[in-house]
Amino acid sequence: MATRGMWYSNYMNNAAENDGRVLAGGTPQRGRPRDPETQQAILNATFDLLEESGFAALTMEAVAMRAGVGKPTIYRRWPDKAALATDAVLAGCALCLAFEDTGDVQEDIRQQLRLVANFLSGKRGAALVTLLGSGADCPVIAAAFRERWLQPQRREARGVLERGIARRQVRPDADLDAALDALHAPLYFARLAGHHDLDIRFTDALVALVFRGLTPCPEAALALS
Amino acid sequence: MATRGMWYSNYMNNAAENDGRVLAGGTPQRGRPRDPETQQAILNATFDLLEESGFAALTMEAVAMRAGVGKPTIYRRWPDKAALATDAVLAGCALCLAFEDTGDVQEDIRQQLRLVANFLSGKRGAALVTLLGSGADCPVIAAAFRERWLQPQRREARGVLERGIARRQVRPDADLDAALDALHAPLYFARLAGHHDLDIRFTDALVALVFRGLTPCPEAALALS
Amino acid sequence: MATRGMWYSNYMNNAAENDGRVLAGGTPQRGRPRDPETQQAILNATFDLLEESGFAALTMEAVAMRAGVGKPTIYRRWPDKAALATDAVLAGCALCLAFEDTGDVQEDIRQQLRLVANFLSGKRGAALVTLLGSGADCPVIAAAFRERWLQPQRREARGVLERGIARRQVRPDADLDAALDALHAPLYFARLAGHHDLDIRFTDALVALVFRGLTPCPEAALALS
Amino acid sequence: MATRGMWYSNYMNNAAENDGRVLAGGTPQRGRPRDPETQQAILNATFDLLEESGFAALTMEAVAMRAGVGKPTIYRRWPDKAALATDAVLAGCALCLAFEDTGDVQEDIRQQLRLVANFLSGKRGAALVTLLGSGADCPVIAAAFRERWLQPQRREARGVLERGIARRQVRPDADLDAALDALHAPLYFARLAGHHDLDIRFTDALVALVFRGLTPCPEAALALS
DNA sequence: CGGTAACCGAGACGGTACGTCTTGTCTTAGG
DNA sequence: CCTAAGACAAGACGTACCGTCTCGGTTACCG
Repeated sequence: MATRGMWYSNYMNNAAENDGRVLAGGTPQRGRPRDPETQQAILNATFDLLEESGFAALTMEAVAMRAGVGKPTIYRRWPDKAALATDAVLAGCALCLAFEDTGDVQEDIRQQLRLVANFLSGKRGAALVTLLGSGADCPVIAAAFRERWLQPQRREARGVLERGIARRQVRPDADLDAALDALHAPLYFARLAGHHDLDIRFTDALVALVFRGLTPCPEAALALS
Repeated sequence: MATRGMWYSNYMNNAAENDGRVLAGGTPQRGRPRDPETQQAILNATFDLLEESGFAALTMEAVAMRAGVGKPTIYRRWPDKAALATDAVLAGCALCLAFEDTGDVQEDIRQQLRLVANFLSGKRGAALVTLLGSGADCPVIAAAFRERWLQPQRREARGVLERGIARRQVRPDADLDAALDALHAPLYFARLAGHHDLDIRFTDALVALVFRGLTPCPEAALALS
Repeated sequence: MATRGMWYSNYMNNAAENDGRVLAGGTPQRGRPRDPETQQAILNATFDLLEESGFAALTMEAVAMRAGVGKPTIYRRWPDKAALATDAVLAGCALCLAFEDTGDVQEDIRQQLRLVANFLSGKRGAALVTLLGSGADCPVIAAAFRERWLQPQRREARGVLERGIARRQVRPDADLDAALDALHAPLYFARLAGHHDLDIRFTDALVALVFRGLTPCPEAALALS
Repeated sequence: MATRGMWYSNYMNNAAENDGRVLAGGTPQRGRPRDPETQQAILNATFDLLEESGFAALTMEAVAMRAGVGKPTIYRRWPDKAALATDAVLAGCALCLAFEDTGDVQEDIRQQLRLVANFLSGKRGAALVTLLGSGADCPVIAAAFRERWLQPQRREARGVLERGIARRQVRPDADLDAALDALHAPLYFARLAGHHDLDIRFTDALVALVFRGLTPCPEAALALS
């Protein structure tokens, strides 16, 4: 999808990212272009450190050292630690959650939640969660998480639920926003608070509970048949 | 309630907390006793700073200055910043969420969620959320949040739901843990990600959705009647 | 001499320098006093580095490392590199040039110049000269050199010459300032420009030349006798 | 004078300085020749910055910016800051001190010293003195100062004194080196230490003092006449 | 007259040092 | 023994220059 790439990196859209020698605005390329390998080395180093020790312990100096890069090279590309961490996490997480259409909406959602839960349990999930946590103190990070991770995913999931309404598998008067929150929020929250493992039992129970509230009453349907 | 005080402060159980001059173990109280006002001044200062700028920006020096206290006085009582912040937040939030029993379980839960949402929207909620967020990087904080805030609350809420089963207002085979997560997690998550206001519409929609999955199917009951 | 200590250190006159517990101003001594060994370790490290590589290459970080001290500890005592270097050089050079009175003024001055030349040739002289050189760019350093090193020395030397006038060994209408400059400046200048060794031949030739201009004309005296 | 130009610039003797198209070595001139205006713009910018803020504060980036030039263009011509500053100062100071022959040696020297003092008091003098000062830390600079400024000047002044010996205005056994130092060093030293203005009173007093030591005793001559 | 080699500007690059800030420990004087 | 004040070692912060490099583009020679 052409639009997918638009939101996964705010700070990499610099002059040197262009393939051509002339920018859209017509400004000619001056000076030595930025090295794209450097860019990636910094992002990788940042991601690794985030995943190892979390956002609070992330140090620009450690990033520079691990990436084999000078500090000014980092600051030339990202204005601060939040922007760097945001890009490092979200650039790596952009495309990884695709959903298929099995025909059964509840099954689709169940698969989705399993995927998200599995993702959150892994290394990339650790980095994403530390980013979400630091969003409590930093509105910019919260906004990035919301707009570059959460909203795209909710749009996709919402599409599945709307498909379910069309197929009469979901009650047409259901509050889809509430359903999305009831389905997804517990995963992130459990990862933060640590009071649950993110296993299949947990996600499937959530799906079962919420879908009992979303579907037209089966016993009623049975009784009326 | 005697047990209530047990979990809201791990680090204040020091010698000077005793009223008498002799400790339980028989050790006589030596030297100048700790000033209880100092204790409270530190906690208040910490809480204010947390609520103003979040955990990441919290500075021991700023706490000391605002409390009018030397740094060693703080370190004598709490081992580090995490412990101090934990106590400052949780000591202030301990008693504030009491639930009443209206007879209608769904109404009870609705009132609970409104209370929690209202609490999270306020200043104390901001401090609590910054603590939760920093729990992503610091297992000690996450554990404190879990054990001193989350679990007690879940116990209380679970009691309500179990009451509901006894009163046949809730399906006896319902997964109460999943229900608790589906009800509470969206509040914290929305506060972190900022994609929702925590208003009555939101909480009531959540309660309606989840209870549709929790209750014995009303249409079925109607049809069978 | 009680006044000697007044000029050899501008920045060490801090609270912690006092022996008593109360400052002159009546302010009681609060907090941990500064460690005098730290003070000395910093000055020694600075002096060594100055003497090894000169003022331009002097690095606060290198000073901190060699002294085994944190950077803020240095900045707490001296406002900048110039002040530190000034103290490091001049504190170590304060008392080292004492002059004796042999009765023969020319001999006194000759001994003085030999002493100064010998001093400038050594390690402390190297540090002093790099300080003098950096005074070209930094008026504060130049002023310190002037007031804490040059002027006291000139006062002493001037006393010798005035003694010479009293003893009729020096012409009473001689321009003593010009003589002091003609005697001392060549030593510093030769050290800077490096066009001469500072050996006895050089200093003695200077003294002979200048004193030929300072003394009552011997041939005239001879002729008139 | 053909030899004059030999010492005032070590680093400008590059290929592009040649008028002909073929170098002495026979290497044909290839590629675009260096722009001589660029050369001069860099030297001018360097000189201005030196005179404004001294050698220590001189920045290659500031030079490049003020000259409207890229940094590599500078480094292509001069190996480092010291070489650049040396050329910038000494190229501009090469020809400015010519001495005339009035017949009276003392008068000649008096005029010389006045010229030098006046020169040192001005802007070019400031640049020269900052260079001399930085020579304390950098032997290359000291050597350049010595060989391209000091020695040529001493040669010229020495010639005047030797002329004086020939004319019996100076004692034939006088130590001319010592005299040159006694005459010139105080000017540079006073400019560095700042303990004197470089006015006519000062230079004339120096000349009077030293010449009293250089000349055959006038009273004796008078008495013997 | 078209190649081509060196020039030019701009600016990215890996570093080093700057002067400041915070951490958690320590050492005082005094209550 | 506690308290307030503050010194202390350590080390990260974000900035400024260093001297080198790599670009796109220019200029003048040489074949």
